[in-house]
Amino acid sequence: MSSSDKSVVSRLRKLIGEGFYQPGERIGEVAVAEQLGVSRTPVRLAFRTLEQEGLLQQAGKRGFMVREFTEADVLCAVEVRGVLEGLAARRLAEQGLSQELDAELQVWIQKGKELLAKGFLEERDVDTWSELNRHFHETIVGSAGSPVIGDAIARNNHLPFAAADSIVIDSEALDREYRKLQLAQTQHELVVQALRHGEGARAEMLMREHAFIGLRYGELLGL
Amino acid sequence: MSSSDKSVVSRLRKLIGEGFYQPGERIGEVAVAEQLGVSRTPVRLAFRTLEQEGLLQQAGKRGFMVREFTEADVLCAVEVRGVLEGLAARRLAEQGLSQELDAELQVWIQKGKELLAKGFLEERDVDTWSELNRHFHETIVGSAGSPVIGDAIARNNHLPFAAADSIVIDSEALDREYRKLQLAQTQHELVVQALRHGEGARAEMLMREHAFIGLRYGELLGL
DNA sequence: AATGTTATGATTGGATCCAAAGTAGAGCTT
DNA sequence: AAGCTCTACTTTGGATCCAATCATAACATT
Repeated sequence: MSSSDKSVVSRLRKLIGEGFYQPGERIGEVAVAEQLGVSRTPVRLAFRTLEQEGLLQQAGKRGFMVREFTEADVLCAVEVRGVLEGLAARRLAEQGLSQELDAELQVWIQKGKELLAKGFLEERDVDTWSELNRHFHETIVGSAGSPVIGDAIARNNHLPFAAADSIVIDSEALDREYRKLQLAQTQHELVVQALRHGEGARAEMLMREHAFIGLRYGELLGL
Repeated sequence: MSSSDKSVVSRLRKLIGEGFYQPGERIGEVAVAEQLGVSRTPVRLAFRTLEQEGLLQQAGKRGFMVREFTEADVLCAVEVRGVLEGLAARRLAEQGLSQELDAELQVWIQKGKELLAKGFLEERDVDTWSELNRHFHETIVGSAGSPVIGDAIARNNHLPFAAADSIVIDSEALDREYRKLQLAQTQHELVVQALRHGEGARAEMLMREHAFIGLRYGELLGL
């Protein structure tokens, strides 16, 4: 897999995400090849990858179409990530938190604390949070004893809106987002607490609930 | 994706599963193409699919290698299936079991009862069980309200030994397998009971535990 | 002798060509 | 006029060709 080849996959993923190709729309190899300025070969390879990722699905006997996602699908994808990250957290709690891991998690907790300490949110804080949030989640999932859980989550995250760092969107209402991140930070801290004490079931449930933060908490915190 | 093309993927998957290509071994396009009697093009496409499935992984900068799986990976894959099927069962319990679904599940329960009624196991019963077991699981997962969970399970099942129907192996010790299936049948019945009563948490936990049946129950039942 | 550099060989990625399968449209038959 | 069939065109799948990249080995230089 070359870099240019990867770029075809990600560029196509981006186009689909942006709605350039409408859900349900039949998508032809030649059209995409011309659009991206490459030959059919890398496009065909990319179609395979995107089919496995779930963004494309076979259209009848012939070719592919953009898969459409319902509200229920998005909710479900978030729940899937929740149970998988919950599984990772539980396993981690059961196997015991090592000194180094504890320290590493503490780093991201601390960064989160610092970010929120000033009492409000700036535009550029969003990226900072997204970064530390990603590290926090990756640290837990990557320490669960096998790459299998991480792989399953990675595949699930290919679905739009399923990834953990697709929380913050609304940079208009930064005060609302601030409260959301405050809650997320608390949840992170609780998870670490549970992990430290070997409380597997609690860690699992906290992590599950944490997955919903980008989904249902808007109404709750939105006054 | 043509039929011949699918066949390259599945034939290659079979060869890897059988150990024809050793884990960790570098796997070349030309070698596979000659082995299967096709050109490099379908092989390259198949490599993409198998990479996404997790059976192949990139070997350095160039080409692919057969991924190796540890004991921990197998255990983890089974747990992943457990939590995902558990999620499906819980959602199903929460949304309520429809009349038709109840009837359909009852069919597979009944077939299981009939299979085990005679008090022992024959060689050909293994396939029958495998079939009804697959239907039972697919019915639950397919009714969870979104194909997303099923997709995640399907991708996970590509890993060797993770699939639900890889329970029965030992056709030498059919008496031992009989008791295992008896337990599996009971678990199926308990799951349906929980689903009927809308007991989401119970259904989830039963389904989770059920995933382990091919893994840890051998020692328990093996005297 | 060891290390760095260059050259050659192996292997993958991209483009194009050809064949096969499918779809749509037009014309014919009933 | 409706339905069926045949044909032509579109699109995908497989094979092959060419270019680019990586690895290995040999040779030269310090």
